[in-house]
Amino acid sequence: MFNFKIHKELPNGLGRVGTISTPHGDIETPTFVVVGTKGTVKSLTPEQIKEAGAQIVLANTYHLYLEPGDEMVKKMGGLHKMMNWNGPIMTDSGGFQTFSLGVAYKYGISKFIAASVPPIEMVEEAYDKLRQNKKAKVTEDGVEFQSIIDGSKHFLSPEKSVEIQHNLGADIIFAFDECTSPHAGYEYLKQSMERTHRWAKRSLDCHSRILENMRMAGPAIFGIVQGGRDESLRKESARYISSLSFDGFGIGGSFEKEDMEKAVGWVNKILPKEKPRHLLGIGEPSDLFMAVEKGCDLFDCVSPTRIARNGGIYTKDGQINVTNKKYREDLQPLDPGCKCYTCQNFSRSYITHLFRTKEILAYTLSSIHNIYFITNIVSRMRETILSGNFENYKKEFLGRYYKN
RNA sequence: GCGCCGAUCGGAUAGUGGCUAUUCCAGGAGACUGUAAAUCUCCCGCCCUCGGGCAUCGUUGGUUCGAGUCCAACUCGGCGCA
Repeated sequence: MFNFKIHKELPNGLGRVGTISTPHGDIETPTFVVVGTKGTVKSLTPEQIKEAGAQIVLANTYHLYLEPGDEMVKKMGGLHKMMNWNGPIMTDSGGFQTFSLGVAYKYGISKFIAASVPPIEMVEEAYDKLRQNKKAKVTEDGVEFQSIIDGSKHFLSPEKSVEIQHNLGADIIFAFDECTSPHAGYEYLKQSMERTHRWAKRSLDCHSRILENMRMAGPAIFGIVQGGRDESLRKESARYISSLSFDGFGIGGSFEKEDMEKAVGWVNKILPKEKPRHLLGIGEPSDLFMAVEKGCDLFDCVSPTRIARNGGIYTKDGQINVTNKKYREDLQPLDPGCKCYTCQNFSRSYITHLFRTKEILAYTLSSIHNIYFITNIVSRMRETILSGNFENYKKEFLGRYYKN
C-alpha cells in the first residue's frame, strides 16, 4: 500500500521528484506538509487547506493524546474522519515535545542556532539544573511529561507513542525520538542519539507487532535521524537508522542556521535513495530550496501558519508584516500577482484592518495565503526539476525574495 | 450663588508625605522553523554622543529636609440645593 516512486533526479544526484502512495491517496513530492498539531490547521477548514495547495497534514501525538485522547480520536473514526480530511495524514511521535517542553521550555530556545555559538557540554550537574521546572524529562525508558493543559503526569515511551499513533490512524507515523537542543555538546548528543536509536528499534518492533495483529494495511513508519550539529554523529545516525526496516526517514534535531545544508547533505548521501525523506520542522523559503536540492521529499513547518497569524506575510519580494502602518491605505493584494483566494479577493488595507480589530478572518486569510505561497514554491520546484530548470528558478526566486 | 465631589501620559486606571509615578487599552516596531503561540519581546513626555540629561500628576502659591499625596486660592467638570 505504502510506496515511493522516483520520477526524475537533479543532476547533483540528491534532489528528486517522486510520488508517495498512501491509503488516502498519492503525494506528489517534493511537497510541503502543513502542520495541524491538534487535528486542525489553525483557523482553516479542510476545504481551505486543500484549496491552499496542501496535499498532506501533520498532527501531533502528544497534543492529541492529552486532548481529546487517542481513544476518543479512534472512537470518532480516526483522524481522517474526525478532521474530515480525506487526504494523507502523518503524525509526529511527540519527540519534538521532548525538546520544546524539555530544555527549551521557558527559555524559548529554537532548533536553530548561529554557528558562532559554541555547544555547551552538558555536565551532569548543569544538565540537572536545566531540567528543573520543565514539562518533559527524558529517561532511558521514555519521557515523563507534565501536561501543559492541567499539570497531570504522563509517560510516553516509544511503545506508547506508536500505540497512540496507531489509534490516531495516520497514514505515516514517526518513531519516538529525542529532539536535542542546539546548545547540547558532543557527550550529551552522543548519549541522546544512542538512546534515540534504541527507541527507534523499540518503535519499529512495536509497530511490527501491531501490524501483525491487524487484518488490514496499517500505517507506514519513518525512523528519525538525530546527531545534532555534529558531523560524525549525524552520519552514524543516518547509517544506523537506515539499517532498520523503516518505510522512510525523518531528519530531526537542531542545526546551525548557516550550515543546515551541510548536515542535510551528510545524512541524505547515506539514507537509501529509494525511500522518502522528511526534513522535520523546516519551512522558510530559502530552507525549502536547500532541502529539495539536498534530497528531501517532505518537510513540515509551523512557520507559514504561525507567522501568518501574527501578521507575517510571504511575498515574492520577501516577508512583510501586514500590520505595519504603511499598509493601512494599501489597496493591493498581500502579494500582487498571487493566485490564492486571499489575494484574488482582498486588499492589504482590509487585512490590516482585520488584524487591528482582532477579527478571526485575519488569521484565516493570512494562513491561506502563506500556505499557498509555500506549497506553490515547492510545486514549482517539482515542475522545474522535471523540466530541467530548477537552478534557474532557484536563482530567480531567491534573488528576488532576499533582494533587500 | 451655596455645598459636596473630582482633575495623574492619546483613553482608562494605581498611587494619602520618601528614592525610578503603576497597570490595562490604543499607538509604533521586532521576533517566531516536527505549535505551551490569534503568542512573546521592545518602544510609547522632550533631548541624547545611548552612558545619560531635562521635564511632568489642572493652575498659582504655601507647609515640609522632602509634595501627585497636606493647606489655600483660582480654573474646569460632575452632582445636589436655591
